[in-house]
Amino acid sequence: MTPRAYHHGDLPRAVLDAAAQAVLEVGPSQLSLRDLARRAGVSHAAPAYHFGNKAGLLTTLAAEGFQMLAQHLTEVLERTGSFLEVGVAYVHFAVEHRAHTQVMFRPDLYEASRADVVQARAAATEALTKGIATLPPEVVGPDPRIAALAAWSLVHGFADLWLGGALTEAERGDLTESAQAVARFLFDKGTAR
Amino acid sequence: MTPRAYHHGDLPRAVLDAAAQAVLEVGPSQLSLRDLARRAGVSHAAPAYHFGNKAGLLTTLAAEGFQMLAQHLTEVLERTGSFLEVGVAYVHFAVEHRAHTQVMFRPDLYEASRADVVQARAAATEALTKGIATLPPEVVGPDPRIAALAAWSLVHGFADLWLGGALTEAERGDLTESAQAVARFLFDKGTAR
DNA sequence: ATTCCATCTTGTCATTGACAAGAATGCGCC
DNA sequence: GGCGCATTCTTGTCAATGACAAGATGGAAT
Repeated sequence: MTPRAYHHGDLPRAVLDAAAQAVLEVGPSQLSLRDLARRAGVSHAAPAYHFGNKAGLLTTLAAEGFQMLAQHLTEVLERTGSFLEVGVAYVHFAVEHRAHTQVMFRPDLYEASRADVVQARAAATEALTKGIATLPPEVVGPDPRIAALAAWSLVHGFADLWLGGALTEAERGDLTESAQAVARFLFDKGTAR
Repeated sequence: MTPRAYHHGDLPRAVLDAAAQAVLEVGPSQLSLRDLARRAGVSHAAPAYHFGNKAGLLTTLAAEGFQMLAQHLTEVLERTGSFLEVGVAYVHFAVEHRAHTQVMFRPDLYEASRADVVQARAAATEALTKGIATLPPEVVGPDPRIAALAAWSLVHGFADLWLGGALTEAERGDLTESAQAVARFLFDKGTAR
């Protein structure tokens, strides 16, 4: 029985998981590499070996988050064909993967220009933008880029307000219900509300 | 000439200003009390005397930000009477007071439940909500709270994406132009675009 | 079995946040 | 004018942290 066995099965994975958990508990700003090492049962310098430094670890976490988001959005779009559902899925993702999301959109915490993040973020953007094409022209308007930007802003803003605690309890209400209502507000122009 | 004179004219103010500047330079996560002390030309422990600790300082900065935001939105609404203008003003505020905004919506950095923050945030929310009443009923829909939430989500999301660097250069375009176009997307239902 | 290398440990240093204790300042007060 | 005295700031210190250097370990290839 080795309390600190060499060659941990998959230490990078364990550290990332510990990081996500720690973000939930103490927030991304209070994250400590040494605490993650303790959580994973390794020595204090082990995490840095795999990720270089703290920013490197969070960069990997952010890239992972954007990849998961892209996959999630793509899956929902293909399954439902509804862009409204994609918007709701964005919000759901943010709430369900709160730790990842909180890191993803705080680029001062990590190296936002690292190749894997840039690529993963582009994939997520593309998934969101692709959905715009499925909307009727009268909703999209003359410039699809504006529609995409508006859609992204709406769902992202909603998710951020929800996560960030800027909303009071009265303003929050039920998550899915509010998210759908807000999304409808943007995309159900001309239909009865 | 006293390089470190006692009774600095207004050290809390100087530290807050230094903090805003430092946030711009290194981001809110890299903020250091000792660095602020150096910027203000005082000893390393002086800032903590006025704000208790790091979180206390950022709490004050956030409260200040919400107060300024509330005042700004109120002024624009009273001057223009246009809720669309209020939305654009929200975005402009976020860009112009980037440092404050970056702290305001990262509640894990400060004590979000402190009385002054809660009050100032409520004032900003109220200013935003008040504007909803100026909109025609067919735009607001049956539930004004949803309209307010949607409006807030849109402008906040747009500002956050803009500040957070999640947008590529191609997606950004001109700030005011994009902000107006996006805001119109939400509030100019039925009108020609 | 020997070599080799990725993985992890141990040791160390500068920096930081927090706190305690002390010093300087200016104000009220006589 | 001088004396308390609370406020403001300084100095000193400690534990925790991130980063880095150097060494130990153990599996894999040969």
